[in-house]
Amino acid sequence: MAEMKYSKLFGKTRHGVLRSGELVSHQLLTKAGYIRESTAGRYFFLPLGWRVHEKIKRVIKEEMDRAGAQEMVAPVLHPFELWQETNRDNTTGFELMQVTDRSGRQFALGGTAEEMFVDVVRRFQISHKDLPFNIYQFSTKFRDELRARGGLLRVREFVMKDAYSFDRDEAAFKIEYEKMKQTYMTIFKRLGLETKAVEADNGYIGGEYCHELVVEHPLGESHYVESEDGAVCQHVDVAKFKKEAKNLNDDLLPYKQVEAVRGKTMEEGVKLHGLPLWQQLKDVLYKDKRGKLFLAIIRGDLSVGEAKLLHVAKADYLEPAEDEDVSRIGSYPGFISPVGLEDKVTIVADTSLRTVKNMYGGANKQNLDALNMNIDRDFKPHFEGDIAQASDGFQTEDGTQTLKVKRGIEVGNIFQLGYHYTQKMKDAVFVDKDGTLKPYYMGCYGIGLGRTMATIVEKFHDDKGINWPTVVAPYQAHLITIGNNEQETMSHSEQVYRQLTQAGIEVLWDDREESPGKKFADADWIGLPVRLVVSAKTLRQGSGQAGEKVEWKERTKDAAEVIDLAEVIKRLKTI
RNA sequence: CGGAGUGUAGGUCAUCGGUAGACCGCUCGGUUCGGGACCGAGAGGUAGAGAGUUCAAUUCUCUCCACUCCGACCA
Repeated sequence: MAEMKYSKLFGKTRHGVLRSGELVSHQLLTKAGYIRESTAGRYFFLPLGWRVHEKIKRVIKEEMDRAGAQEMVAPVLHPFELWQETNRDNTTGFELMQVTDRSGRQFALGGTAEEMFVDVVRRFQISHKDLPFNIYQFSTKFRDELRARGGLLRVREFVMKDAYSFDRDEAAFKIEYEKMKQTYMTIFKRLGLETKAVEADNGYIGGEYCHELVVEHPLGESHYVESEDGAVCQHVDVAKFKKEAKNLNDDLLPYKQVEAVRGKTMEEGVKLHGLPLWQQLKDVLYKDKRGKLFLAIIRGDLSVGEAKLLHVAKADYLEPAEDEDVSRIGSYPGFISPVGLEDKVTIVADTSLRTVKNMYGGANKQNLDALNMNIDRDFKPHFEGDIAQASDGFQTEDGTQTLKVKRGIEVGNIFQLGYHYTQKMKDAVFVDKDGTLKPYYMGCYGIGLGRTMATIVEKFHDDKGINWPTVVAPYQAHLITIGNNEQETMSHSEQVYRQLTQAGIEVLWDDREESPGKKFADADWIGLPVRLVVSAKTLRQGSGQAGEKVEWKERTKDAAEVIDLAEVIKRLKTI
């Protein structure tokens, strides 16, 4: 239905104060009658909110279809065996929500649907001639988030558009991946959002690389670094940077131990020895689910990035160890050293240890430090790689630019999956030209609709309320009648309303008997692109013919003008 | 899951060992009508649930539940 009387609309604006500390988008969407919270992280989308949601959906669908993808839908309850098949039934950090039916059959409430889409594909006989294809759905996803927050930004239940591509090989996939990246950029651009493709970590989804589509925002949860020219744009989890050589021209000095009465912090070490922070050896102890210990060692002025550490240590879960664990390996908190611990822990060294000589730090005993520690000579790591976290002001790998840390909201994500799923799941194969069976090379692509909606509000609002971009506005025009007590203005409004409707314009008519001030305030909150007013004033400006003159005001502008209804319709048809 | 906190009317909050109030909102009547109008009348609460202490519990204690914030975690 393209038109609506505000008096009949379910979900009115809510006046009064809301709990403080909420995000602007959450406040405005709640106050203006778009959403209502059910339980933590689960929301009702009210009629107004659902219209916006559906409009976002339409844009996504148009662009996905244009890119050759095909919409379908999979069951929400996923047979649990599928998740066991890919070993994701007990992946750490991703608690699956489960349900059991009367006969005891177990299902997972899907938080993502790679297995389901592979499963449907393998039910068909597919040849290389059928490839490539990309199938997608809009469906409710369940995430057992430890903590929902930020209104619609991080929820436990939400509609996601998830797409899955099936290709013959990596080369073919890369074309699809690039096409999806462009499609996503286009989708968000149409929605009014400027996005950046940020290289990120695949996490439990698997695969080797992925990009987050991020909208820069000071409260976003994605932290990424960007170079001045924008050529480098990486999530801090994976961001690479230059580790400049420090004192590589120094001679190797003999290892020795000295008494060191100090506290446990790095700063106290610097003070005691009078040596630079970067020459200090930083040791961070981690443990996995089974209690196996990993010692991450890195140059003192850098910090360990846990996502990178997982990759280098080939672990799938690590958490900081406790002081008891430190004692267990015969060391002392604040005085850990890799020297002599090779047999007790898995040592993971950052490549930065190659940029410095004669390092100092603890010696595994309280108040005992070691001087002139050197990699290879004094300790040998089991793994060595880049485990350092990028930080503001660091240099790009080639040393030509400075990196800046930024925050953003991740509205979409595209993943290379490769053979990650098709090798684990049997029969996920097609018949190639030479008649042999080969696994699909996959990718997957997601967009959270509610989060996108909230992000749009974050970007498009002022102190008076929301200001929807035309494409997603629930209605195009907000018609206000001033003077409900007068027969003339009411009948005039009714006619304007009818004519707009007949012209196919989506119009919300505030026909209530409320004060003008309240109607204006509500209109600003709701945030439709154009506000139309019919009143005694506009009536007087016409020649007395009903439905002739209407006041026109755009939400983003201060000026209002009184124009012919025909002109109103003409303008609304072209915005 | 660790730390902190909150649960009283539809919303925001007050009160207090003797079973509850304000403001906003809502309903009705009247007056208003170009930036959240005014007057009058009215409806609305088993004080999150359970247990305990007490002559008496919304108030004190305990347990549970829900929610918020910080952390951890996380397309």
